[in-house]
Amino acid sequence: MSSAESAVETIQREMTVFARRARASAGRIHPELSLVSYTLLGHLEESGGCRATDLAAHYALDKSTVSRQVAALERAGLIERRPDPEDHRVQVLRLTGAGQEILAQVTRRRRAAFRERLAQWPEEDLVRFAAYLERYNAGAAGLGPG
Amino acid sequence: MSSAESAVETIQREMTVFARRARASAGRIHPELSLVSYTLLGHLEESGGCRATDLAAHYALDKSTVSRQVAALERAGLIERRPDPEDHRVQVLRLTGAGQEILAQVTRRRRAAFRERLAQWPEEDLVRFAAYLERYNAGAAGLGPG
DNA sequence: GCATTCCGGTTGCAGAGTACAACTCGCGCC
DNA sequence: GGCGCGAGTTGTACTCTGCAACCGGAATGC
Repeated sequence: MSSAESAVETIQREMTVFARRARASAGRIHPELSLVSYTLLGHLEESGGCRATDLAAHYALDKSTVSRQVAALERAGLIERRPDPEDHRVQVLRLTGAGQEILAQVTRRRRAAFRERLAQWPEEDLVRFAAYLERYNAGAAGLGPG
Repeated sequence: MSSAESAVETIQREMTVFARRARASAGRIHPELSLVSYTLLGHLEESGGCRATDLAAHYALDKSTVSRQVAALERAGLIERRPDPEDHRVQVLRLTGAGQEILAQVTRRRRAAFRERLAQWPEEDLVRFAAYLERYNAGAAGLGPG
């Protein structure tokens, strides 16, 4: 096996380990927000508001799943939906003030945990690692094993 | 926000995107094996056999969850358990021939998908990316957000 | 102008994965 | 022998998820 192949092997294995642990620790870091909810809120903030369908596409989730998650977030008062005047089928989702607040709180805790984890890393490596991940996810969004 | 902080932000965000997409695509890549099962089989191969508790610890899963997954894999004839002669509480899990075969098959498909995804990457970057992931997961196993 | 098709979203349903708690059984220590 | 500990199983309940069926608005065909 070439070193490239062995690297590919390692990447898939380690990505999986990461995913499992992330799921497990999400409850510790933000008990009030499920991992999915946190992720969706984050995407809404980053994108400055989008449609449920966009969320579904980005995270490779079924639209029904997103629909339910969104409904829960709305019930909790963390997001609001307003009908799109251009297209009456569409509902644009946006963070409410409360949503921004909770998200900021959780992000702080989450970032602290990450930073502790990455404390020993030289900044150069952090930046490069982040770039690799972005590059990986950017390629063929939604296709392939990741 | 320093560039290190922004990198940390990116790392957590992109890791989550990866995890979601991986979960979604697992069914396409190996319909006969759930993502969990595949992962557990992989760990058994890599470790050359271990206990259920080890699996639980490594993937931050509850022992009951692992117990059920293991039971299913045994029913499917992919692994076998043999009592540890040293300690009669312990059952050592090992891949069967069928298990090795299925795992190899799935790994081939999975690797092909990954390789396609990573085809444009220079080998040097692949190796470095893999190293980062290993380093990340190795630090404080089971703690923190990953 | 109307029919058809497409698209965004919701709801019913079923299945998988998971955790927690309570339990059994074997080990080790006193 | 008695007690606490660790490995594993089972009962239970809950969440996440996808699929299929559906509703209503938009776009396209004639």
